[in-house]
Amino acid sequence: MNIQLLQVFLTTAREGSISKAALTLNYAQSNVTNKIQQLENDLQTKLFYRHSRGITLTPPGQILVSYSEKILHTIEEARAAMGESSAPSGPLRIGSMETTAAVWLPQLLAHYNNLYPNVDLNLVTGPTEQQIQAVLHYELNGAFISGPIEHPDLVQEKVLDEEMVLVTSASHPVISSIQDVQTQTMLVFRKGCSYRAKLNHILQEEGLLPIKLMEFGILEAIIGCVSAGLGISLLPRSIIASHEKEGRIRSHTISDKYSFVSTMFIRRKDTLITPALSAFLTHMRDHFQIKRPDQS
DNA sequence: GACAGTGCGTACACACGCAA
DNA sequence: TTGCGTGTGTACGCACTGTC
Repeated sequence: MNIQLLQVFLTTAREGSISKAALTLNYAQSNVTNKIQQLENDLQTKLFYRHSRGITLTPPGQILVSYSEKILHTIEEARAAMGESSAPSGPLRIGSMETTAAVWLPQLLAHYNNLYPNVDLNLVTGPTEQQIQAVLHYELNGAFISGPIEHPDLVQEKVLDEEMVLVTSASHPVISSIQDVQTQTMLVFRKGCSYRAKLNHILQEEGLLPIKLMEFGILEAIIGCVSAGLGISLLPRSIIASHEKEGRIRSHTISDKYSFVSTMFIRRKDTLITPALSAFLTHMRDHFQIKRPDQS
């Protein structure tokens, strides 16, 4: 077994096809077949089920994917650690919920980018569950999510608390309790969004029947449709404040026991703190005025 | 320097199964 | 039935390394 075999194996597993892996790797397809077979012979086990429409990972193959990711990531880290100077540079991939990215991050990222122009900073937005999986699979250096969460492989820092409010069209009458919204259509982000999970939690706690849901991919679409009276939504007050000022929508305070969610920054416990990530963490803590985890 | 062995990669032919 | 997409097997060339 060697690094190249693991790279070929991992690419094939991710593509779900030897042909696609060969294209991705710029190898001949039969060469990929040979390398997979070498690995299978070496490990004395089948890594893929072969069938006419492609290949599927076997249980041992699934286990090897996990190890391959760790091994290749560690090698990448070692290369980065050997090659990097103390000045922050190189790639830095940060994930974020769309709401956080829209309100809290622009200033932070712009300032960081000005300070460290040699860092290749990438922001990836998506729901909380997607961000967690991306961090766990080493696709992101860290991510802003709604939490707190518990996972043995992750460390987290609280960044800020957000007040959640119900949002309706500007002409909507005052909502005095969560029961008032039971018959309305709720506009939510796609599955995996923590605000959607929060709404489900509230409904369960209140013993209410599931509300009719309408899924959206972007924040602006939700706000636009709420404004038009299509339905209502549950969003952080910080997100909708400017829209409410413009008179497009109206916010309604909900019970204290439901109204706050924490935004956390997560990263893998075993991830290498590169100069770029270290600078980002310092910058983020300054920006949100939070203490380091090791400070009391 | 010449030769043999080895590893890596490509080209090609082939078999198989699915969908039109 | 045919075309297409898939994986497999084999022959071959090239580069590198070790031995004489």
